[in-house]
Order: sequence, then C-alpha cells, then structure tokens
Amino acid sequence: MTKTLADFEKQFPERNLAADAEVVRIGPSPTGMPHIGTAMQAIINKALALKNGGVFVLRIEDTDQARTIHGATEAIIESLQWLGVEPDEGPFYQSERLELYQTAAKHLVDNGKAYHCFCSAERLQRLREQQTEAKVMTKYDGKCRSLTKEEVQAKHAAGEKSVVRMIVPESSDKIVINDLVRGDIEFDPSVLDDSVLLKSDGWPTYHLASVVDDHFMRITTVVRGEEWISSAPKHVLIYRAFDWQPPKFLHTVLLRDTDRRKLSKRRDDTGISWYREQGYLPEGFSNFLTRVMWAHPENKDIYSLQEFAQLVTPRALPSTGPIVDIKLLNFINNQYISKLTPQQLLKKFMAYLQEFNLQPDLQHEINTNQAYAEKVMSLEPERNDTLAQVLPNSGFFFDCLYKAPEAEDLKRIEHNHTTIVTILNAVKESVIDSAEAWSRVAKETAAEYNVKNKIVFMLTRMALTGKDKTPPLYEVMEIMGPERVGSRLAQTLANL
RNA sequence: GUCCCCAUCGUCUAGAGGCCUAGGACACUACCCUUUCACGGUAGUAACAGGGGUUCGAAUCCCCUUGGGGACGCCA
Repeated sequence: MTKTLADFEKQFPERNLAADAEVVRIGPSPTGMPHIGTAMQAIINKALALKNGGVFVLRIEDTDQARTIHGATEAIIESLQWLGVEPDEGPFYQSERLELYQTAAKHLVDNGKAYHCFCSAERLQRLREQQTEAKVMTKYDGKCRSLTKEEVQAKHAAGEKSVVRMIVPESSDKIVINDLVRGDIEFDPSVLDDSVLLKSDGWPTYHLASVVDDHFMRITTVVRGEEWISSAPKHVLIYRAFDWQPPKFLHTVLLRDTDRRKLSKRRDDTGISWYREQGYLPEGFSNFLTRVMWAHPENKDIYSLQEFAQLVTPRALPSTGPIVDIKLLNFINNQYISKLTPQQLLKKFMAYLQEFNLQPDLQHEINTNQAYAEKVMSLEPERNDTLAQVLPNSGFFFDCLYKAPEAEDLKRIEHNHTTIVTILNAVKESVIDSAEAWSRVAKETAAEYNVKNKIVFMLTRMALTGKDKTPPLYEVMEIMGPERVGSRLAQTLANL
C-alpha cells in the first residue's frame, strides 16, 4: 500500500517544545568540501537552538547524484565537530527519503497544484536563449500546463519521461516574505517560474525537498544564505499549495573576499579545512565568524558561543556582506592561544603536528622530553597567532630544529672574528644562574672587550637560538638549562 | 536584461530623529616600555556614496541617482 501525506504527518509528529524554542537546520550539499559559509550558518543555527532549548538538525541535501563528491559528507560532519557546533539531530539524508518527496509531488499533482512536463532540455535551452535575447527574465513558459490527464497518461504509457512542475497561481497579489534580518520583502508573482519540483529520475529538486523536509522536521526558522531570497516566494507558494504554515526565514549575508565578491569555492581560504591547516583554534575561528557578523553589546571582541547565543537577535545580524579579514582572525585567535596554559598549548600543538603529519622528529623529541616542552610553551604564548607559528617562534628550543649559526651570521653582528670567539667563550665560562647574573655578565663582558652591550646580547642570542629575534635571553637560557646552553655555545664556537 | 538585497573610517561595526564637533575593535603611524623581536601602555590618522525632500532638528525616515552584491538550471 502506498503512503499518503497523511501517513507521513503521523510518522513525523509535531514536536513538543517550548513556544519560543527554535528548531533549525543546516542543509549542506555534499558537492564540495565544507565551506566557511556553512560554518557561519551552522553557528547561527546552533546559537538559535541553544537560546531557548531548541533543536539543531543536520540534513545532508544529497539530491544531486551526479555532483555528489565522495567523502564530502564525512568532511562536513567532521568539520562541525571540530567547530564545536555538533547537531542535536541527524545527519538525515535526503537520498533516503525519496518516497516522501515523491508522495508529496503526487499529492500536489492530484490536487491541481503541479503538473507533469515533458519539455525536452533542448526546448528549454532554446526558450532561455530567446528570452535572454529579448532581455527578459528567463522562465518556463508553461507549455505543458495545458496537458490533459489523458495526454499525460498516454505519454507516460509511451515511455516518455516527465518532470513535475509547480503551478504559480495567476494572481496580482504580492507575495510577502518576512525576513528576520531585513523585514518584509515583496515579490510580484509574475517573476516566478513554474519550477521543477521532481526531476525526471524521480529525485526532488532543492525546492521540493527542503520545503517538505522543513515541514516534516517541524523546522521553525529556516536559516540560509542570502542567495535564497529570490526563491523564497517560490517556497511560500509551495507551502500554500500543501496548505502548510511556512516557517520563519532568516537569510544571512554572504561572506565576501577582499575583492568584495562572494567567496569563491576556488580560493583555498574558503574551505574550513584551510583554517584548520593554518593552525587556527576552533574557538577562535568560530568567535571570528560571529564577530564579523555581529557586534557584542559591550563591544567585546572575545566571547564564547554560549554568550553569542544568549545575546544575539536576528535583527542584529548584518544585512551587508562582510569581508573576511584574516588580520582580525589572527588577532582573535591570538587571544585564545594566549589564554591557554602551557600544557594545553602543548597538547594542541602536538595534536596539530600529528593531524597534518608535520615534523616527526620534533614530535619525537617532545614526547621524550615533555617537561621541557611545557616550559617552552610557557614562554610568551602571545607571540603565536596560530598553532603553526609555534614552530618558527619556539622551534629553536628543540635540538632537532636548532642549527648553530655560521661564522657569516655572526659576522653581521661583529666584524672581528677574535672578538666573537672571545666573547662567546667568556659567556660560556660564566656562571649564570639568574637574570641579574646574566645582565652583569653581559655588561662586564662588553666592557672588557670594548664592545656595545648589544653585541654581547646578539652574539649570544644567535649562538643559543640560531635566530636574531627571540624572547628575552635570560628566560631562554633558564628554560634551556645550563647544559643545553653550554652545548650550543660549544657548537657555535666549533663552527668558527 | 528582469527581479531582489544592500550602502558609516582600509576592515568588522555602534548608531532605531536631538545623547554624534559620529563611539569601539582590527590594521596602520608615532611615542613610552625594552640592549633583539613580541606583549603591554599612551597618543594619532581615518567614515555617514551623491542629490533632493520630510522635520525646529536627519548618519537615522521618504524618493531619485550611483555603486556593490545576489537570483533567474531536471545545482544546491
């Protein structure tokens, strides 16, 4: 026995939630790797759900079999986990709900709200070309609307394939969309097209699938990108055709790149994975995403997702597309890294190296000398905007990444070879057990060999770290310990 | 081309008719701190797209222009 829409109503009953609880969803399609825009949608969804004890649903909109990319679904789920915005329900797969959409489409046809269309791709193509030439909005001309039931049956019997198109009712009444961000938006129905609801292969289009799912999942607010505003009236018409109550709509702005364009999928910095590879923390990334589309009432830049959820209102969301500014992300992420304890930083840094298979030697050295690594992480974590930057900023502490400077490097600081050797030897022989001692040694050495204090500092810095920009020297020495300091000075001297 | 959305410093924004000689943050610049580099502190540069209305009063409301974005698929 075939199911009717009424059966599905029973199968997916109304939810029993508080009146102000929001049921929201994201509907990514697995036709590409998870996008920064998906992350933004997910965060808004999560926030709305969190606010009043609602439900955040993940629905994989995999109705385009041809374009589905292997692994994309897993990547989407994984990305949401990483971001810290896991769904409360789902993932649901539209590909597993075909019967529902087909039943819905049949219901519409049976009730005179939709019709079978047999027009060929070639005819539609020609039609579009003519319309483009005539400089009018391209839309289906309704040719098959007039087909009788008998004609449709005959064509089907003859093996002809058809799609199901919705009927845009003749009416001069404006269709009004209440957008939670922008307010009322009016559309003249004449701009609407008899869109395809069910493709000839029996799969639904986005329009049908999303309306049907949003209804049966009892979604209260549809959060989606601005690119859907144009089709919102179409969706309202579909709800009306079913005699269903439409949900609220919240269209979010599209993120833009520095050229002010919609973030293109071609650019590498539009995938969530890119930010992960750069070593941004999920908390920082998510804070950044909310920060560019929302202003904290107290002008705070750093706040938790919970705080965002509690304070945000749809009306406060922007209606103009923000440009993704990596410098702001760096600043925010830096704030999160700075607040980490050395243990936490080390753990995250190691996880980062492991995830991307970086620096196996360093991983090994850290594993064998955990305590030392923690001390290293305790030194000026605020130097790092990302986990990746820990490497250039602190890598020299580890023997596998330390490279003693060449004579050439030291020559740039002090020309006289003998002076270099003498000074480094003097430092090596000194007993340095406090910041004061180091300061005294440096100054005495400088005075003794008649060079500026700076020369002693810089030579020692280069010798110990192989770099000319490092944290304060005594702190570096203290963390390295006398043995490592002595050994590095010796290695440097051996190079001369 | 048609329809829709949008318009405050370089960037993200505050701003719901008088609290605005327009506030904050990032970025930038200078100075302080500092014998490197960062951090931190202080100060500074910098915006209401243009034109008409409405009003005693407009960044804020209305209209036009301009500019930007989006949609117009058997993609989502």
